[in-house]
Amino acid sequence: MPRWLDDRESRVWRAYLALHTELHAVLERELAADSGLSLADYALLVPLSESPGGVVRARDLAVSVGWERSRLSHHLTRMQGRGLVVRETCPEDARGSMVRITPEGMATITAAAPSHVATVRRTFIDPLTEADLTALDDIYSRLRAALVEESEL
Amino acid sequence: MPRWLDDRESRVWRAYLALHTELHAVLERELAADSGLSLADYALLVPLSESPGGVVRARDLAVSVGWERSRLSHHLTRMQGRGLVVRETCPEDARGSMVRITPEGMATITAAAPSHVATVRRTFIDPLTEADLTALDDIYSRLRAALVEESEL
DNA sequence: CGACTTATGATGACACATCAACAAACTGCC
DNA sequence: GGCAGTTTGTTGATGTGTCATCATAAGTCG
Repeated sequence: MPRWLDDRESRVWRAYLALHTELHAVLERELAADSGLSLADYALLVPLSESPGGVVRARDLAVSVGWERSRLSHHLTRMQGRGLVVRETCPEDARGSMVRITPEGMATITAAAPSHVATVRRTFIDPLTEADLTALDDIYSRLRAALVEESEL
Repeated sequence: MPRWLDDRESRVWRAYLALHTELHAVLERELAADSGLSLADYALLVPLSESPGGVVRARDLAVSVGWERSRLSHHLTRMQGRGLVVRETCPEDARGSMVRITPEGMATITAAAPSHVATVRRTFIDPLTEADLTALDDIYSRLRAALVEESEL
C-alpha cells in the first residue's frame, strides 16, 4: 500500500520530467545546429578537454560522466570514426584503454562552448535568482547523496 | 564573448545533469525489473489511463507528453505489438488516430504504479523538505515559462 | 604457484530517438 | 468549387542506449 503523491508533489515531479524533456530538446538542437555535436559528445569532450594532456582512462571517463562502460565504448567508437578522439593502450593496465581528444576534437568543443554556455544561461541559469541558485545547490547535492545510498543497498 | 558560468552556477548545472542521469537510470531499471515497462511506456500509459474511456487522440497525447509525432508513432507501434494499446480511426478527423489503452495495458500500469511511485518518493520526493518543494514548484514553473518564450522566438 | 574472483573494455542484438520525406486530409481564401 | 498552405500521422534511415555475453588481465587467497 504505497503513499501516493499529493497535488504539489505530483506537480513538482511532472514539472521536473517535462522540464528535462524540453530543456534537453532545446540544448540538443542548438548544439547540433551550431557545431554538429550531440549533448553526449559534449559531455565526453568536457572532461577530456579539461584533463591535462587531453588523455583520460576510459574507466575514469565513465565515472566522470556517469555512464555505463558499454555505452561509453559504443560512443567512443563513433566519435573515433568522426575524428574527435583516439584510443590508445594503457601503460599501467593492459586491460585498460586511454582516450585522447584530438586537435580536431579540441577545436570543435572550443568553438561550440560559447554558444552552448549562452544557451544554458538563457534557458536555465538566468531565470534563477541568487536565492534559487543557493536552494538548488543544496537540494541537488542532497538528492544526489540520496541516490548514492540507494545504489549502495 | 560569452559570460562564463561561475563556480556555483557550474556546480548547479553539472549537478542537475548528473542527477538526471542517475535518477533516470534508477527509475528505468526499477520499472523494467518490476513490470517490463520503460519510462517512455509509463509516460504514455499515464495520460491514457487517466483519460475517461481510456482513449486519447494521438496529437493530444503527443502534446501531453511533450514528444514529437514521429517518436510517438514509432513508440505506439511497438506498444501495440506488445498489446498495451490499440489504434483506432478518429471519427472527427480522417487524418487522425485515436489511441486506446487495452485492458492489458491498464492492468500493467495499475500493477506497476505503486512500486514506481514508491521509487520516485524514495529517490526524489522524500529527501525534500516542505520548503524545498515550495521552492522547486516555483523554480520549475519559472524555468518552463522561460522555455516557452524561447521556443516562441 | 594455481584456482577463483573481480575489473575492464569490446561486441552483437535489440529497443529507442531523431530527421527528412511522404501521403492524406483539413482550412481558408479567392 | 478549387487551389495553396497547413496539420496529422506514418515510414525508413541513421545515430544512440541497454543488455547479455565475451576475452583478457588484475587481484586474492589457499
